[in-house]
Amino acid sequence: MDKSSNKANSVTVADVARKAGVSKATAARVLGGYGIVSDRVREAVTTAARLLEYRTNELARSMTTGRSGSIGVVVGDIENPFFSLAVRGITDIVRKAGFTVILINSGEDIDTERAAVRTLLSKRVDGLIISPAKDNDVEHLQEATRSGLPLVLLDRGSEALDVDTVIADDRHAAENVTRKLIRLGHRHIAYVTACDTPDHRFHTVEDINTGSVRRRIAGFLGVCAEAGLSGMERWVRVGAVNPEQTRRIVTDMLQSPQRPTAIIASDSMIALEIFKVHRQLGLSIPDDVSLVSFHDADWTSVTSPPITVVRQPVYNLGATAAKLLVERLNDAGQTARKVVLRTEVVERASIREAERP
Amino acid sequence: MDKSSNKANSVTVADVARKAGVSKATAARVLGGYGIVSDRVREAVTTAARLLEYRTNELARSMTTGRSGSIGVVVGDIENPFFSLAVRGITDIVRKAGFTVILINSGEDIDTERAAVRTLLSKRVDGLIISPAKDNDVEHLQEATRSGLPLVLLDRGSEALDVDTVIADDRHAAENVTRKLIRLGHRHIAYVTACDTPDHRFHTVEDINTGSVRRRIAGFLGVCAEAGLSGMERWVRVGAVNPEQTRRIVTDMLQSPQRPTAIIASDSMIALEIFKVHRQLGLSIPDDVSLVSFHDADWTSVTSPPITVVRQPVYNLGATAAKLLVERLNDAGQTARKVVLRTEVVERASIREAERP
DNA sequence: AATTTTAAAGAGACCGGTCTCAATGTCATT
DNA sequence: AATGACATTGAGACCGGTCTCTTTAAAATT
Repeated sequence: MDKSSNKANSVTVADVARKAGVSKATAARVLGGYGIVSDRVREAVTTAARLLEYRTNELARSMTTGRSGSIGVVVGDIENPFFSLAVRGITDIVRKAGFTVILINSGEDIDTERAAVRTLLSKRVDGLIISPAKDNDVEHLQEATRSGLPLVLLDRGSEALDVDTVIADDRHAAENVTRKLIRLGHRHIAYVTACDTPDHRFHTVEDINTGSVRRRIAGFLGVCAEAGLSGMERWVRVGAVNPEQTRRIVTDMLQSPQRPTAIIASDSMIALEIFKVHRQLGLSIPDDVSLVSFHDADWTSVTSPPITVVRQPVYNLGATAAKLLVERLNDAGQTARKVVLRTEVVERASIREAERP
Repeated sequence: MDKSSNKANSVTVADVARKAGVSKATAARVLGGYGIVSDRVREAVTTAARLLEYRTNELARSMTTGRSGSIGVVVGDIENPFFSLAVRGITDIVRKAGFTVILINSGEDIDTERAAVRTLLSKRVDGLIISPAKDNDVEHLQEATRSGLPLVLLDRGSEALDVDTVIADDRHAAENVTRKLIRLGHRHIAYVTACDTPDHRFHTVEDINTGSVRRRIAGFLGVCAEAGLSGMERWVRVGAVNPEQTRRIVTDMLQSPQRPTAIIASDSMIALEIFKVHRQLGLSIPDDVSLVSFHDADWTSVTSPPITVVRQPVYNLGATAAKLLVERLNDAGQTARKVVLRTEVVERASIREAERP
């Protein structure tokens, strides 16, 4: 009886076949929905299956067909509204196509990510959607594609990897935002990101190995240089990996003698902490410091002031990635496609002219 | 060559065995980590496996062992920060125990939920964590447990189902909050929830078949009755299933002659829309209307005014559910446990005394 | 040296589906 | 009536692991 609970009351095609008085092969044809069967037999098998409460063992089916019917999704952190929305996009599309999603959080840790891919490969997922933690460390992803597994990169690309990719036009967005701030007279503009470097300091763009963020910082620094602002690298702050770190970094920055007059937050969770720190320090947004954030999180419009943000098509990012994957699953022979989705700056009230000292 | 891409370069134990010059059974012992093997042979098999880039086919393994190593999670909507945080709790715990998560969104739709459970059953998940859309419609869940599948209910219980359950003390929280509002002089208190009824109107608590919400409304109405307020049923608004509906419902309510002086929002997404509608209508929180929300979403502390909320241990809700499941997976013989986690009211500034007319 | 014990390795069935190929039956064609 | 075409059904191999049972070899015992 212990065994019965373990293996469930597992009814197999053979059981159904026996009850219906046909061969296993025939029952399988009905149950599996393939091959040709007479109506009379189909009827018999169907009722037998119903009576026995037969339920296909997808594992067994996958074994022979070689398709597991599930796709692996690896994201940094499902708790981050950016990812949860993207995952929603993925699941919606993928489910319509008859697939199921195995979700793994990498915590933006490369080792965890590697383990995740390994696990997913072992589970024989039919495809992979992943938001790689580091785009210069993609050996595990190459290994996956090499073994013929369709792979789609989400939000972060990698030049080293010639696979389907869906990203936002981060560079363009960053340029836009930076230009806007400079036009308002800002010269001390900080960029705060969760990405980290070995020494927790920023030196050059190459230090950043998260594609989306690298593109943004490149855009930021590019426009600054264009405008004649040099050495803006010192305003880039890395390592805002969690609320505590973010608070520490932002507090330090705002209390230092050289305080920025504007801050660009790389995601909504960072923007939130920046907001909190300002309140705590008694600083006003936008009077003392202007704030722009990536990701139009739903709440950014209800703060006082509401926050100017870069609206990314997050749901669509996920949905598009899923579409590319499903297409490739149906037709493996295509060349890699790189999709860039447009962003949009939503002007609200968290930025204003810099005070002329 | 088409086939090679489909089935990957699938290296099997037999291949490894051949290369290592041992029998399939022996190679399997090494690769599977069971049985007894000599060091010399283990060495040989291991290197052969490495050379061939052997990767266990978990599907095949699951077939014989009967354990798939994955658990199914069905939530209303991963986009909802409540669920994404709970799912984070689940995945963290479950991964540590060596399981992987198959995530499905039900969209709070009972048919989708049924289909989800069916799918997961077919995939032979080892266990199920589910936040049932309707706790009076659990035939599919009973079916699952009947077939011996461990099941844990998350955030919503069902008397009809004697299984492990993790919920928050919603009733108590609602009573607390309601009492507080009444003490402040409020007599017109609205409760807005996403739960819906067939005619989109609220009549009695029995209309609500989402456990957590029913308990809250019961608490709300109970305290009202205690305080001598009768007919408060008319202040319960159902059907705030998405931002649009929420806006419609709240706008109607605030523009009606009998306007509430306080509103309890059943989740943070509803609270957000309420906030927006107020701004749009030029109403002040808390001067015109007091607002309390369930779920201490991270942004609720930065609005103006910051919102008084019921803090639920959301991450823990998920983590505890996962723990219960893992425990049961290791030892099936226990009786069903019902865990109730404590909530806490976080007083901020969105409520104040009702004006005495 | 003969016998018993034990460790290690091999053979092959099995899990529950799918799928190929052969066998049977039916009906139209000549 | 004989032949061929086509529709159904059956038998059994196979997927890639696990697991039981046997066999073989080496070590221990008497």
